[in-house]
Amino acid sequence: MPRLKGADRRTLILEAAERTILRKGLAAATTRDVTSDLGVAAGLLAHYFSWSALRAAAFSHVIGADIERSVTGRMGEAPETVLSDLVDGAFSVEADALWRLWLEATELGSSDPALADAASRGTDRWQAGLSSLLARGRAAGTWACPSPDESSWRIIAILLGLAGLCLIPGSPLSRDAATHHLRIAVRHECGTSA
Amino acid sequence: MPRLKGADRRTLILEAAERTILRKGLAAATTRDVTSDLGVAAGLLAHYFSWSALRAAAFSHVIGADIERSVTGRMGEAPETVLSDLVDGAFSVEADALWRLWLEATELGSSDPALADAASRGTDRWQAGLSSLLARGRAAGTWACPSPDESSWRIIAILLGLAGLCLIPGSPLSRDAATHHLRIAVRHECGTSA
DNA sequence: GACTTTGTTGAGCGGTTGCTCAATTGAGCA
DNA sequence: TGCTCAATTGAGCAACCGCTCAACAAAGTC
Repeated sequence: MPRLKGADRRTLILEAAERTILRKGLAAATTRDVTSDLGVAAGLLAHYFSWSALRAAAFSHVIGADIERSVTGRMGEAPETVLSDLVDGAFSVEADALWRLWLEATELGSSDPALADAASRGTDRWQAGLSSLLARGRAAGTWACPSPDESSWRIIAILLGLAGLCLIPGSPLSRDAATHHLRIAVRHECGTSA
Repeated sequence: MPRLKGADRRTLILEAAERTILRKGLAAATTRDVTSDLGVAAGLLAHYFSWSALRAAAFSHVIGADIERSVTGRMGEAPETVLSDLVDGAFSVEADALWRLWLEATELGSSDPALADAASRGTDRWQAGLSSLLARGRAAGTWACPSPDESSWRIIAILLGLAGLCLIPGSPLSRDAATHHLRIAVRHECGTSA
């Protein structure tokens, strides 16, 4: 309810949208969820954003922050440490919401161009980060990995695939099993270690 | 509009539902889509099915038929032929609708127990079929493959993951690239060939 | 042919959604 | 203090959804 300058209100709404999609998912989240999170009238959101644009921006921001936290922002650390942490935390409970966003963005992207664009750009950033991580490890002699650019695509694919299998209620694949499979796939791509 | 015995009407509705979800996807399909496909009043559907149950049954039937067509029903053929066809056709245009169903079932499963159950059972059938295919190939000496049961999970995961990447409009990954990555992943799992 | 049974109709209910817009509020300024 | 105008409100619109239900129509039975 406090009165704010336009730009500040925009960022507050964006942050509320990020919380909302993390809690309810991209498909189930509504404009009213966001405004009630802020304690603000329903009409205010449409004054600053279209729902389609806001939702895509929130998705982009959330996954961008996660890529930064887990890969891009750790360029100074040993590649094997970064990759190992990535594998260990991939299917933790806290990661569920993020995987859900990825899967939903893929699906909703077919009817929401803004979301499709955000998913496409996010994937590119992710792949680029992972690829340079693998290249660093190869350069350091930590592991073989003839083609970091290709390996990163396969690792992303198996991450997304295993995550989807884990997200099915009454899941046919446990988190531990998924982590195990991911570790082996990564070993296939990196030659040794991980 | 012709008058039918209950059981016949049920199968007609189920078939129409299958066509509908293949055309529009699980999330976008509506009960009215199905009844108008049959040229029948909207109220008739609810007389035979709940939408949740019908949608899950249609999904289960569609993917069951595909697993039968591509794996389970080809138990008499050479394992390498079956696997090779699987890889070649995985990301064809015709397969798009099926992959979309898998991804949507995963997502909608979190709010639709019937769909979650169908996805879970479908995954199990798929994994069992693929696992026995790999086991047959190993027994025939076609390829190494120390653990068909584990390899089948990883192949399914990378199939789902690559399919999701291909489905994003303005896709960051082309069909050919996806097929290439799948082929290499399968080679990793099977040792030689494929 | 009268009567029951059952498949079928379609208007409409109750609920949800993103978004509109006239009215209201309050901060900034003369 | 009074004026201005952007920020905010919230009832409500239009569209969509699955599903209900009283009414109708066609077999089946005697």
